[in-house]
Amino acid sequence: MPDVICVVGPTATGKTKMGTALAKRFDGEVVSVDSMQLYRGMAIGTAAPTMEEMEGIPHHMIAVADPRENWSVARYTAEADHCVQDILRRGRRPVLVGGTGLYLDALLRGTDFAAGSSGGEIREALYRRLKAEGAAALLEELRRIDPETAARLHPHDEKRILRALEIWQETGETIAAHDRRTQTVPPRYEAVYIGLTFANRAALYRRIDRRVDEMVTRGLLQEVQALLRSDLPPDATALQAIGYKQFLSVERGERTVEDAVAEVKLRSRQYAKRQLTWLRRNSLIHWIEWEDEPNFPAGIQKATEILTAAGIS
RNA sequence: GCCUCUGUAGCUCAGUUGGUAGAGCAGCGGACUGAAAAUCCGCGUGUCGUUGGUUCAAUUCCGACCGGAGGCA
Repeated sequence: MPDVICVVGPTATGKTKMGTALAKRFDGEVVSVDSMQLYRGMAIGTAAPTMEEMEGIPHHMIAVADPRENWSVARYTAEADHCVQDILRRGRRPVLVGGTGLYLDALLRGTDFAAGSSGGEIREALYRRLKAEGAAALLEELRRIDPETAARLHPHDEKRILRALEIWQETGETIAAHDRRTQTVPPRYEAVYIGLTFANRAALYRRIDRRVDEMVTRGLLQEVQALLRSDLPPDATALQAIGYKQFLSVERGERTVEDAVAEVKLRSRQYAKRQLTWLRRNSLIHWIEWEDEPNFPAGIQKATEILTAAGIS
């Protein structure tokens, strides 16, 4: 018997609407699985559901973090798991809705992130060494302690080389050993996946472009300005979100709105493509394909049939 | 109307002292275990504007024509 419903898919495919509809139908509550909707004050640019869109269904893990804080998969899964457990305890159905593939997988699998911390002095020191000595030197060091991971990582993949060394220094366990250990842990939740996508890539891209225009109309620039007033450090994770970094330079007078809008559209399309790459390898997903536009009545009907057949009621 | 420059991959452009061409970006595919809306990797055939000519051979040289930019009138 499955525990949770998951609604996945690239950006702008209608996950929000599908999620609330299914929560309504199956006595559920929505848990957002999105690395950026997490932060407060970013509703427009992250296309977080509005009060109206929530239709009275409780939504969790949206606007729960201060944008000055830098969250991580570990922090997210810890908090989100509380929500899921609480929903189950109350006899309702968790509906996990979102586009951050890593977060969803980690939450469902129950990946153990307990060992060590992250982003502290050890990372700072490693980062300084990276700049001073270069990635090749760090990779060579990694090769001595964890040849398996060193062989797997591309020499240019600085972020992962750094993290592999960080784990080792924090915990005394190699990342290879850590991964192997967590993979033997049985998944925490059994999920039924509904995947939303478009039959044609061009239709998806048109929809993304249109939605970016709507964000601008709804006040993306003002949202970015308000965010900046809260003293965000320039390297804040929240500012890595597509839309925000581009409009930041508009605010600074470094580029025109038109130019920023064009780039936001471009980055969003590329992001959607990466999301598809992530999702494609998950053979458990039941895909619903839109033609030119989403057909929600038909889609919700189909999703309901899939979920019922999977034993969810 | 005349003169000069220009026309090469979806876009911006490089190049071939004549032997059919290559970068960046876009696009497509892939990876991903504490930054993930992040980060990293792989993939380059296109009537070299059209049409004549010279040549064993023209995208490259010459002519005409058709686009585009600038200048002179």
